[in-house]
Amino acid sequence: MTLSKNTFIGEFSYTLDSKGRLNIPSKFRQSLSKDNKETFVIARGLDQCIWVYPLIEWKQIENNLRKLSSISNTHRRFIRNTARYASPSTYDKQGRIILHPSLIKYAGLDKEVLIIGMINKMEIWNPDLLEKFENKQDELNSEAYEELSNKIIL
Amino acid sequence: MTLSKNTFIGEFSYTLDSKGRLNIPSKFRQSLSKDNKETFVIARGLDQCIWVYPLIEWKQIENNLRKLSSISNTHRRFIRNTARYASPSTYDKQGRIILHPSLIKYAGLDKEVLIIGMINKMEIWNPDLLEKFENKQDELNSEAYEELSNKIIL
DNA sequence: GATTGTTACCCACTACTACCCACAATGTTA
DNA sequence: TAACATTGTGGGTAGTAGTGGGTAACAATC
Repeated sequence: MTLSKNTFIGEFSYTLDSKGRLNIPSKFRQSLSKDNKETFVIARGLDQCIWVYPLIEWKQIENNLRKLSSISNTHRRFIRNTARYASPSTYDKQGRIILHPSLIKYAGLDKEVLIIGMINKMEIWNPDLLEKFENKQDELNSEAYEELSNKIIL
Repeated sequence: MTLSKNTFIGEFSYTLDSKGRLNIPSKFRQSLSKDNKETFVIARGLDQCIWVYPLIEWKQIENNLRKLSSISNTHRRFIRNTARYASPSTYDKQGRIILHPSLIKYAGLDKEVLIIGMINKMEIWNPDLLEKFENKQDELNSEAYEELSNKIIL
């Protein structure tokens, strides 16, 4: 059963094999529109995780980055850190992508891996690190979180 | 006799079978508009229950989530916590949906299950837990309840 | 040009899920 | 009251999804 095109929700656990291959949930593959079918951009996430965008979503980010002026110190750094660690990728016939060792190291990935749908992208996590991260966040800024949940009706 | 389209009211009790399958009340199935006939999004509720949205309702949530920027720490967490535990689903020829083991665990579901109409979605409860929850709530915040009466006329 | 290493493709096995059918219980109509 | 339709529940099975390993094709290095 597929959802809207290019929209990712849900959580899936997979194993990262010795070749650095990682399965993409078949539900996510199905929700990719034809043009995207085989192309992703894999990037470093802002938390200790990996972000995987379908090509269409990434192109929007690129457009937004183009609008930032390199005169601003902040903008410059933002562009650099976003573009630097991103790279295009495809999946193989079995639906797996290959993760670069540097990204595996950044996300602290082991054999067991969690893939989370984030609407416009997927996140790849070490499940233990995610749990620690979420617990830590709960203690912090819960007011901002509360405020946000008043705006969005579930 | 059906009510407005995509509106759920009433309470029904069913049994969850060994395969995690749960019947959807036929009244609810009837009240689904054609486009939604076979698609739901099942998500973790804010109380210890499961939320089931018809697709149209969920798409509104999705649209709101799409407006949030992943640069904000708070927004990121909100998207993650909302999208993570949600998954699209259809019902089978007998009108049942399948509940994922992690959600069954979260809601503390046993064989006996209560489905409650919540206007824009349905809630799935362990009847014992709901009763306990409601009793506990009665003692607390009756002020908040009072305040609400200024907004809604019954 | 030979050697090494990496990448991508192919095949095979396992386990699960989604579909199918069957039947009981209840409600409805003639 | 009998016949039928609808609703709720249970279990078997074929097809698909996830995983691992082998090998050919290609690039890089000497």
